Amino acid sequence: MATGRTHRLPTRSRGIPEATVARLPLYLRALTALSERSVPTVSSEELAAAAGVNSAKLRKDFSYLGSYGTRGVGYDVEYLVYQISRELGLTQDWPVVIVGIGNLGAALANYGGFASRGFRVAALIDADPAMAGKPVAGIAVQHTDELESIISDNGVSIGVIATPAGAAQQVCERLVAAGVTSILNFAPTVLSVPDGVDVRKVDLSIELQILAFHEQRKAGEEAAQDAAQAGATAPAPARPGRVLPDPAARPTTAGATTGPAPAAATAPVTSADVRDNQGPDGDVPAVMPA
Amino acid sequence: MATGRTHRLPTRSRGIPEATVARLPLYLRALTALSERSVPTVSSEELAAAAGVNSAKLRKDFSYLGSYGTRGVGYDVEYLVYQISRELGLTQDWPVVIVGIGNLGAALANYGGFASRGFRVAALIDADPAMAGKPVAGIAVQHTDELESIISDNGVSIGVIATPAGAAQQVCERLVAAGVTSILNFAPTVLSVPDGVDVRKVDLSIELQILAFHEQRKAGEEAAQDAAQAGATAPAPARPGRVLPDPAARPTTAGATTGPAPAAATAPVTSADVRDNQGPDGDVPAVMPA
DNA sequence: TTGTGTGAAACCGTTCACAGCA
DNA sequence: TGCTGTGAACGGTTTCACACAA
Repeated sequence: MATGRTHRLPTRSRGIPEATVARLPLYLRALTALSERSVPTVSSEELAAAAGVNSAKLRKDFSYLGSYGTRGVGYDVEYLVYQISRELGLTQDWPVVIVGIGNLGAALANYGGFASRGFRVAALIDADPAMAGKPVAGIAVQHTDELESIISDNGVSIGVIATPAGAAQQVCERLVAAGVTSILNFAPTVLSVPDGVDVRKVDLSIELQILAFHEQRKAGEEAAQDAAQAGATAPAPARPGRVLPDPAARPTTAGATTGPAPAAATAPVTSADVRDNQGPDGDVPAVMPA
Repeated sequence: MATGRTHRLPTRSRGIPEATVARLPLYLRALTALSERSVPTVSSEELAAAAGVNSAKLRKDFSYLGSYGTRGVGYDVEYLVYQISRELGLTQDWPVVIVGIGNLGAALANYGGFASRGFRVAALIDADPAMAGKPVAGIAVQHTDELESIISDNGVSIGVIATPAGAAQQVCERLVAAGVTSILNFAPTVLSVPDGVDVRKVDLSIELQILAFHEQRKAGEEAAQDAAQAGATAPAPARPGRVLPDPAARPTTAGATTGPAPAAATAPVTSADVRDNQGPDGDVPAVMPA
């Protein structure tokens, strides 16, 4: 199914490129810090440095919002904070629910960065009856049975899933059915959602794997290049080796049964007409110090 | 400073595009699931659906690794699992340290997805003396004083920072000085690191802000378009409004003091020659159910 | 003179469409 | 015939370089 082109999903929302939207929170954070120090204006160069991007990119990004700077001077900090906040929709209140109050859910509930950005934890939901009523971060945990009523009573449109992988899809469906249209998924699963629902995922194990890839490259290079400039790198200790148990030889072409269990010919591959809505420019991250 | 072009940083490591590297863990997860069900082969269409991407992209991605499929048939599951694992560097053991054992640090320490991918939590480190010796996820927390010796004794090259924002940069510098060359940063701060060190960031507050942006757009559209097709959307409850306290008028051009505190003219903007190493295609996610 | 704002170029990633192999 | 592998077209993002406003 779903062979033809699926949704349409414009990559630029309201004229602002996704890549730019993903960086606005970064600028906002840097600007907020400057604002707290009562710095009146910043140049694109300074702000870019504080946000970790280059100045050309920053100026291009701001140009999509309008001409908020002053040539020869820079940007007015307070004014920009307001403009970006408005653009991101942070001038209004966003009630969110967190489903799955385990270690991670509790960490998220305790995150202070919420309130300061217009996000309010409306409820904590868990499937464990023993958790019901227990206070976490000052909020009493509620049982999954009440999910639907919590969503509609509070007008929640953003949900955070911090459940085990197995429960994620079901929780997702209930959230969506109840009216949630934006989901932040921490479970290591590909969620299938209908058109019009945004899903962003945060998956630690994937982040580590990407780091491992680059780390491996460095190790290889290190051995290869030696005549290169003497980098002031700290002494890299020898890495304890370990090899995958089964090197798995190239599968024979002769239609023999390569798989362990020959039975179950066409196992039901989980179909998933998932909509990929994570913006380009991968970054985007986030979280809380305990 | 740093006006000219800085580092060089090739966007394609060893011929494999960053965007592809970021998706390999996704494929690996889907393949592992198939492997556990003893499914011998998959087509690009099936695997793509399970991983949440489209088949053309998947085939293109695999083509960078080599020709591991069989035309007219598909891909051998076990063989692909091995090839991708090797490419990602998961055939070796990666000891990691987690610094900052608060709510989040504990959640990370308890994450089961680590071991299965070749990552091993070598140590948990916290600055609070009261935490020292306490077991978290079966591992005794160690004091920050021992950071350097832990890194070098265990040959750690990957560090996870889960400290409050204020401590992150300092911890980062100590990790790097001790030999860590890859960092996963959960603190809401832009880390400044020397060339050759990779940093990936995970920031919940930013993810939520991006969702809020799209959510806001939906609300606006909803009001604008009405003659459109009748979407089978659930009844969207009215959103409680809230407006930013200070609308902040466009700053006057007349060089008056717009900022609250006229003093501190040129406050020291945090300089940061940060290297942006988050791969393109922003996705990349990851984490653990509690 | 300084630093924003922005066309134009370069680059990267995705999608298309189909040749070619099993 | 079926599905992989891939050149080519396309679209988005970043970088460059400079006109122009304060």
